[in-house]
Amino acid sequence: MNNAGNPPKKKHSVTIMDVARASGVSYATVSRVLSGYEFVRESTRNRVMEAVEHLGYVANLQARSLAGGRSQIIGLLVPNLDNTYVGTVTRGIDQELVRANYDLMLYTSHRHPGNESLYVNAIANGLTDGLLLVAPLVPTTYLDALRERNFPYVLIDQADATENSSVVEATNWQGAYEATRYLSQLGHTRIAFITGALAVRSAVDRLRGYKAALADCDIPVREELVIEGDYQQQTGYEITKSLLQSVDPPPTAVFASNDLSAFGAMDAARECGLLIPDDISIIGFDDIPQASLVCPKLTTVRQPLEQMGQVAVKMLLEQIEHRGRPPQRVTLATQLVIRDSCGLYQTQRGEHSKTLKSTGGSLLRTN
Amino acid sequence: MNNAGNPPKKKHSVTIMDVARASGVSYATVSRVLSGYEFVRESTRNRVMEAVEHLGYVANLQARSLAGGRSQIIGLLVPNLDNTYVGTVTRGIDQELVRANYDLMLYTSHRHPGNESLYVNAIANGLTDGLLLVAPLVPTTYLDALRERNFPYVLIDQADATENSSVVEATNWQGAYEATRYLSQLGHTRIAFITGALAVRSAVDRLRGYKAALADCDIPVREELVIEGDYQQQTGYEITKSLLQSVDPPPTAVFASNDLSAFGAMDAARECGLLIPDDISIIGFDDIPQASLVCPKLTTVRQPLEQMGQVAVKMLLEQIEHRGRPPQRVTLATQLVIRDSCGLYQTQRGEHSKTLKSTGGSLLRTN
DNA sequence: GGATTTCTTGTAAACGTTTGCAAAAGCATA
DNA sequence: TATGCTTTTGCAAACGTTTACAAGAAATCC
Repeated sequence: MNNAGNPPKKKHSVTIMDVARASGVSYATVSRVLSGYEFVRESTRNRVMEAVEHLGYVANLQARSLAGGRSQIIGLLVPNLDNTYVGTVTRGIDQELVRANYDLMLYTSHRHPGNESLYVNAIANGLTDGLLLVAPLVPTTYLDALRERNFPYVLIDQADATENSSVVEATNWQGAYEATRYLSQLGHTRIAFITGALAVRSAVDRLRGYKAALADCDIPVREELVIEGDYQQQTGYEITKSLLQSVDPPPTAVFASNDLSAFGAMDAARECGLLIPDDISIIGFDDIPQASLVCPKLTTVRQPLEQMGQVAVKMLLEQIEHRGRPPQRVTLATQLVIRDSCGLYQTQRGEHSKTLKSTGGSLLRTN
Repeated sequence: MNNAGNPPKKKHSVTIMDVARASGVSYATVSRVLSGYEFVRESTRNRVMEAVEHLGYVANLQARSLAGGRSQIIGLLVPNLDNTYVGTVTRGIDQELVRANYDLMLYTSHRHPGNESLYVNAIANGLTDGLLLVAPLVPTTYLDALRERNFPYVLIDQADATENSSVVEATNWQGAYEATRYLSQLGHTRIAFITGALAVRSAVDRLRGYKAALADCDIPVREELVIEGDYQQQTGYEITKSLLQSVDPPPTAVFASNDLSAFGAMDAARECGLLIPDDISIIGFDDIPQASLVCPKLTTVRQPLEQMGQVAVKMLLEQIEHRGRPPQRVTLATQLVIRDSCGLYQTQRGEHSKTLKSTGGSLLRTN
C-alpha cells in the first residue's frame, strides 16, 4: 500500500487491558468504572481509578465510539472562517463544550460544494455525537437525512422551513424593526435596506421587521430601496454604490442586514464622497468585534453571538442525552447599539429632529 | 448506564459488508479498492465503486483508524478564537486539508489550562494523524512527549527552542527591521517597541530586528522605550498609555509586535489627544484583516498567514506519509504594508524629511 | 506443457472499546 | 440453614475496518 518503508504501528499505548491487569479486575469492570456505572463496589472503583491515574490511561476514542459508546465529539459546520461572526459563535460553543468534556470537529461548508448531502452524511456516519450548523445556506438538502437517522443537531441563526429542527436564533424581526425605527426617528425617510440571502430565514425576518417599522412610521416601502444581498462585504459595497448612483433621490440612510455588508456600504458611501454620518447614516446587524473598530464606529443591532453558541450546545447535549425529544426553538434578544455611524437627517428646516425616545426595546449606548 | 430509555443503537448504516455483498466480492477486496491498493482487477474495482456509489457508502472513521489505518483527521491547537489572526491561518490550513481529504479537529488551548500534557497526550492518543500548533505559548511541556512517540506535528509562528521540531514561520527579524527602519526614515528617533510575550521565539526575533535596525540607523536603544507585552490589545493600550505619560520626552512612534497591540496603542494615543499619524506614528505586525478597517488604516508588516497555514499542512502530511523524516523549518517572507498610520516626524526645521528609499526588502503600497 | 513468476482475491486475526447475559457474591428474610 | 433478593463482576460477542498470510488464477518462461 502507499505506506512506504516506515514503522506503521504506533507505539503501543496503554489500553484498558493494562488497567485491568494492574487493578486485578476484568476489563469490563474497568469500562464500567470509567463510564460511571453505578453498581461497582467502592473499593473496586478506587483501585481502578488508581491504576488509571498511575498508568496515565486515556480511553481510545475510536474504539469507544465504535463499540457503541459516545465519542464525546460534536461536529461544527460553519460557512467560512473569514469573519469574526463565526469566531464569536464558536467561542461560545467552545466554552460550553469544554464544560461538558466534549471535543470539537470543525467543517467549513465551502469545502464540499457540490455533494453536501454526502458530506453531512459523512459527519453523521462518522464519529460525532451531534452536529451544530451555523447559518447554513441550504439546509433543506440534508436536514431530512439527519432527522430520519434521528441524529441530533441544532441550527444556529437559521431556522428550518419545516419547523422540525431545533433552532437558536435572535429576535431578527424585532432587531430590524428597532433599527429602522431608530433611523426614522433621526428623520430619515429614504432608508435603503440590504437584505441577506433570502434563502436564509433570519434574512427574511429582518426584512419583515424593516417593512413593519416603515409601516408603523408611515413611510411607504419603496421597492427600489430594498435589494437582496448575501451578507458579503463586497456585495454590500456594490449594492450601495448602485443605490447611490442610480436611485433618485438617493437614500439618506442604509440599513445593512449584517455588519459586513454595512462595511461595504461605508466603503461605497465614502467613495461617493459622502460623509458618515453627516451625509448618510449607516446601520448594521450582528455587532461583530470589527463594528467598534471601523471609523466611524458602526451603529448596529447586536446579536448575542457567543450566547447563541452556548445555548446551542446545551440544546444539542440535551438532545444527545435524550434522543427523540421534540425540537426546541430558542430566541434570544437583540439590542440596538448606538455608535457613530448614524446622524440626524440634514434638512433645511430641521423639522425632523424630534427628540429620540426609546422604542420599547433595549437600547445601549457604548463605544 | 446513564443512557435512560432511548434507542441506543444508531440506525444501522451501510457498511463495507453491504458493499461487498452488492458487488459480489469479499469485504477485504472492497477495503483494498477503497484504499487504492494497486493489485485489483480493473473490472472488480469498477464493480465495487459502482456499489459504493449506489449505496452511498461512507467508510466509518472509527473503525478505520482503530484497525490501524489513517483517520484522515488532523488536530489543530489554537490559542483562542478572538481575533482573525487565527481565522486566517486556519483558512489556509483548511484549504490545503480539503485538498488532501483530511478533516479537522479544533482545540483551543485555554480549554485545558492546567494539565496540558494530559491534553496533548489525549490528542495524540486519539484519532488524529498529526497535530498543528498555532503560536503555542509553552510548547516545551508536551513537545518532548510528542517527539518521543514519533507523533507528527508542526509548529506555526513559534519556533522550538531545541530546534527539533518542524516549524513554519515568517521573517520576523527582517520584518521588524524594515518596519523600524521605515520609521527612522520618516524622521523618528524615539521609537517605542511593544514586544510580544518573550517566551515566544518570534517575539524575540522581532525585538532583535528592531534593535538591529536602530543600530544601523545610529539610533541608540533606550530601554525605557522597549516594553514587554503579550499580543493583547488591552496590554498594548496600557503600555502605550504609560509610555506617553511617564517617559520624557515621549516616543514619536510606536512599533507594536502585532496588530492587536497596535490597535491598543492607537486607542491610547487618541485618548492622550494625539492625532495619528500627525502627532504619533504607529505600526503593527501581522496585517490581519482589521488592519485595513481601523481608522487610520494601519501600516503594518504582513505575515503571509494563510500561506503559513497551507505550508504547515503540506509539511505535516509529508511527515505523516514518511515518519521519521528530520524536522524541517520553513521561513516565509514578510512584507511592509504602508497605509495611513505613520507620518513624517514633525520638526520645526523639517530636517528629517529626507526622501524615502527602499530598504531592500519588499515594500507594498496598498489600501 | 510444466514450472515459475506475477496478479488477484479470500480468510482470519487484530484494533480497544461497550454491553447483554449469566454467574458469583452479599445480604436480608424466613 | 435454606431461600430469594440485590449488588457486583466476568465472559464473550459485537462495532467496521485494515492487513498479514495464503491460496487460486493468470501470465510468462523455458
